[in-house]
Amino acid sequence: MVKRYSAQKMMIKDALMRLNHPTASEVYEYIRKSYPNISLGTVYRNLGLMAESGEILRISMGNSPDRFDVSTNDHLHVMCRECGQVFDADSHKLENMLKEIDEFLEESTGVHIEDRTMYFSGICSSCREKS
Amino acid sequence: MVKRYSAQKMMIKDALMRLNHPTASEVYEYIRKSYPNISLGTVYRNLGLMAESGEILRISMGNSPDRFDVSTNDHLHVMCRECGQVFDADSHKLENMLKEIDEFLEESTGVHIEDRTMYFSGICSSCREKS
DNA sequence: TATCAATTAGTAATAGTTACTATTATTATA
DNA sequence: TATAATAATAGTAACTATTACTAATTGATA
Repeated sequence: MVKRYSAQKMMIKDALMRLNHPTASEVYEYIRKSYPNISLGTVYRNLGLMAESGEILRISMGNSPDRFDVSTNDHLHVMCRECGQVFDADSHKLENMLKEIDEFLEESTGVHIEDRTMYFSGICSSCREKS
Repeated sequence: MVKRYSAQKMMIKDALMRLNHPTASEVYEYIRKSYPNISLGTVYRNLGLMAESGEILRISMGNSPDRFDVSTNDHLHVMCRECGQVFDADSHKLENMLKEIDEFLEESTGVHIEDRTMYFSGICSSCREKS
């Protein structure tokens, strides 16, 4: 199964870079403007493959649709519950704290932590100003 | 809208206490054994209402179905990715750390944090022993 | 007891996502 | 360059978790 870099795959990558943490269907709608034949299945499949290979990041928040992120370096996601916008926060400074949490959990549950998922929500500054 | 404590509601509460972090359909299947006419919609509705009133806790993890927890005190959830079991960890000792994270995020994103969702996954000790 | 509203069972509808299949590229090679 | 092998696609169907809807039922209350 040799990777073939199809035009669709490149369009998806391009959309990811232009859009801010888009969902699969946002990517789909974006590409459809210039290439109406793109298939939603193709978008899902490629996003899934890229996420699995570590090329991009999948952000799963509660029951809302998954979002995808081109930058894979360590950062946390904060979502505004008013406008839905997603903000990044560099988690480098929190690294030690996060490790401590992992250790605490391993000790109290016996589970060897391999993955942590954390996201935050609240009201962003511009939404606060509006009200 | 006066709360009526229907038999169904009590069965759901009972199931929650007997099962360990069950999903809505696990609750449904459990009740169905003794009361086959229970409706899945009723289970969902009551779980939703109880979660909203703070009587129980809703645990949303990634794309897997929501789970529910009778104990509403501050704790974190750790899921074994091998057997799916969910473990609780008292997060009281982490409170200061979590507050620090909130403050850091507010500063760097401008979002006033109102809710944090975090869960962890790894391999539990009994699954580690098996391999 | 009659009335009125909360709750239910059962079903339909929805959203997000994955699976399937026949067709269309793309690469390797004879 | 023509051909064979196969990765990837478009389009559609299917699936899962969940919510919405509606008519019937239940239970409290005047």
